[in-house]
Formats: sequence, C-alpha cells, structure tokens
Amino acid sequence: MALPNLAHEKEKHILDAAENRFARFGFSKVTMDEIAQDIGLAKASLYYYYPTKENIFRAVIARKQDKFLQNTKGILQHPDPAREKLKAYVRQRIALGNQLLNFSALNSTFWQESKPGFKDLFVTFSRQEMDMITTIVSEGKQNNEFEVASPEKTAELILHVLLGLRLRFLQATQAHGETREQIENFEQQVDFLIDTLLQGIVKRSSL
Amino acid sequence: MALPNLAHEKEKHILDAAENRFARFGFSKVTMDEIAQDIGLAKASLYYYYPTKENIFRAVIARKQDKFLQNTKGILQHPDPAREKLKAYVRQRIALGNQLLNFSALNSTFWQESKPGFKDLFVTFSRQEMDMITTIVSEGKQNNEFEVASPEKTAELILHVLLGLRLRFLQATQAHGETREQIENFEQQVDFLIDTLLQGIVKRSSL
DNA sequence: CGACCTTTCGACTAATAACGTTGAATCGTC
DNA sequence: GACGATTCAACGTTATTAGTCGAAAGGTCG
Repeated sequence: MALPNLAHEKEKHILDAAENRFARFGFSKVTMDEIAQDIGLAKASLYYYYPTKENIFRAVIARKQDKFLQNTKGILQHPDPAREKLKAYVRQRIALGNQLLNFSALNSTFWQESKPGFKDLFVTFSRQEMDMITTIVSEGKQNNEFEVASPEKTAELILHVLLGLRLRFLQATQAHGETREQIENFEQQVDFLIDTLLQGIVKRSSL
Repeated sequence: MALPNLAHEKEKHILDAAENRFARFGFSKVTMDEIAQDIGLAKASLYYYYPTKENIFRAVIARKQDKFLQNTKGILQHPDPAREKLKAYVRQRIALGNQLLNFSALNSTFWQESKPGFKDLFVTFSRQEMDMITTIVSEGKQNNEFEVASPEKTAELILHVLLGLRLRFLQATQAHGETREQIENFEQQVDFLIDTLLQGIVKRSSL
C-alpha cells in the first residue's frame, strides 16, 4: 500500500478537486469524470479511494467541519474575554455556513429533505459545536463575566437561534434572488442578535 | 395571441432566467426544467416560446451582443478624441468577452470546436464590430489624429490581435487554474497592447 | 353561452449522461 | 520475478434530460 502518506496525499488531492467543484456547482452538477480529470486520473481510479460520489461529498464536508473546529479551538486558547470569544466563534461559524450553502448550489431544501443520508454528518458536528459554545459560556460564568444559570441551556439556545435565523435566511433567498446583498444583511442581523443575547447574559456589575 | 407585448415580456422573462443560469453554470449544466421553474412555468411551456435549448442560448447571446452594440454606439457619439473612443470600446469589449467566457463554464474549446452551430452568431457580430472600429479609426484619420493608410485594414488588425490575445489567455487559464488573477493580468496586457498600437497610429505632429 | 385562439401543463419517449463495476495492465518494491 | 498497490478502458445499468403530445385551462369576441 505504499506509504500511508502517499495514499493520504492522493485522497487530499481528490478532496481538493472535489471541494472546488462542489463549492462552485453543487453536488448534483459535478460528475465523477470531472473530478477525476481535474487531477489527471481516470474515473475508475477515484473508486479505488472512495466507494461512491456521496462518500466523496461527505469527506469534503467532514474535512471542512474539521478544519473549522481546529481553527476555532484556537480561539478558545486566547485570553480574550468570553464575549469576544463568542463573537469570534459566531463569525467563523457564519462563514462556514455560507460556504456550505454553495455546496448544494442555492438549493436549500437539499440539506434537509432531499438528502437525509447526509444528516448524520451534522448531528455529530452539532455536538462538538455545543461543547465549544458551552465551554465559552462556562468560562464566562466562572470568571464572573456572564450571569447564567445553565451554560448548557444557554449554549443550546444560542445554537438553535443561530440555526433558526439561517433557516429564515434560506427561505428568503429562495423566494427572491439577490444573494450577495442578503448575505450581508444576514450577517448584520447575526451580529445584532449576538449583541442582544450578550446583553441578557453579561453581569450588570461587570459593565 | 394576446398583445405581442405580453409574449415579448414572457420571452424576456425566460431569457433573463436563462442568462442567470448560463452565466453561473454554463450551457451544459443548465436544464430546461431549472429555467422553467425559475419563472414558475412548466418545462413544456418553454417550448411554446423557443423550439430548443440551443435556441434559448442563442437568444441570450444575441441579446447580450445587441446590448453591447447599443451601449457602445453611445461611445461613438461623444466628442472625445478617437484614441479615447478606441480605448473605451476595447474596455467594454473585454468585459463582454469575460462575461461570455462564463457561459461555457471555463471550457474554452466550447466556442470553437464543440459547438459549430453557434459560430454564425459571432460572424455577424464581428462584422458589426469591424464597422464600429473602422468608424472610430476613420474618424481619427479625418481629424488628423491618426496616420493610417487604410482604416479597414487597421480595424481588422486591432480586432484580430485582440481576439488572438483572448485565445492565448484561454489556453493559459485552461492549463493552470487561478482565473481571477489572470483576468486582471489579461486586462493589463490588453491596455498595454492598445497603448502600443496607438503609438504606431497617432500622428507624430499631434503629440 | 359557445366557438375559437392562446397559453399552460402532466405524462410520455428516446437518447444521452453519469454512476459504479470488472478484469486486465502497469508500477513499484522486495 | 512475485506480489501488492495503483491505474485504467470498456462495459452494464440506472438516472437525467431534451423534446413531444394531447388535453386542459384561460381568455376574447360575437
């Protein structure tokens, strides 16, 4: 099997090509032949590394999520106040969401109804997200920055409210066009939301 | 047949939707169903207005070319010096080329070999382009700005050299990736080319 | 209303495109 | 030169999609 590194290298190569295509055209508009040709391989060779197209897609998403978690774990290390950590996290998270949005090529229904086979990817990811936000909020509680009863419940609320807003946004973009402008609008709303939530969490005495 | 205006309106609607899709994904990656659904129609209804997908594509291109010619005819009216007109024209023309590039979705071969059925669209367009450039150069000659023997030959040279550079650019982008940077590079080269050509055309005494 | 024209669509076909398979060839390494 | 790792051309099978057809809905005018 040569060195695991080499196989690893090739898989990375495949995933890179696939990610580029998927980000541009979405899952259904990308063919295995295109991915293969992008890296100078025959289509059949792809199947040596990945059993199905769906698997490649899953691997691409998983890698993006991993990178995200890795990056954002860095945020937790810094000695910033918890509120800054939370805002930084949310910003990163929104960016990831926007990228993933393209992977279905503007077809918001894709993620929920159309492909239940991909749902599991997001549940494990969500758990890890929950952990990170909970950590941030707990930290804020411990150093008397936040005044919360249950960090877990608070983290859950933040996550749900964030995802809910994204859903609203998807509905809106699907109805009308104009994605660019609405993405900025969406980001502003998220900023505002976080500020408002923080208002309700921070300890009065700390202001 | 209702008012011709209404049919016209609907055709415009179809073309708008088609243009958006084609510009984003290219000819082959767009389905009739998608175009139809974008405007809330059944696919079969599209065929009431256009006999084939290729015809829609042709109409989209033709309309873009028409708009371009209309816009640029405006340039000719202004009392600017011919050299400025020429540069303005070239800039507009390059922009059009970049847009049309997407219609094949980065597949440069599409325009030449793959679809000879589209070639006629470009020959009539080229004739009109020739006319416009010839007009500009002739004007420059008449008011003693340019020193050229034959405006026609000069216009032809400019056009061919421009198209040749575009071809080179296509080859380059197909070999490597990195489109964004290379487009800017291309535009700089075109600017430089035009400046150089103008150097060889303008009357010395006018400098 | 009812004849007539315009416009829309659901359901179908035929052809193509794309996923995924297989068995053989090639390469690298021991 | 044997053996596993890797690659591919050619193929089978399913899914997608351009284009068709007949019927239905909508509208207009006498």
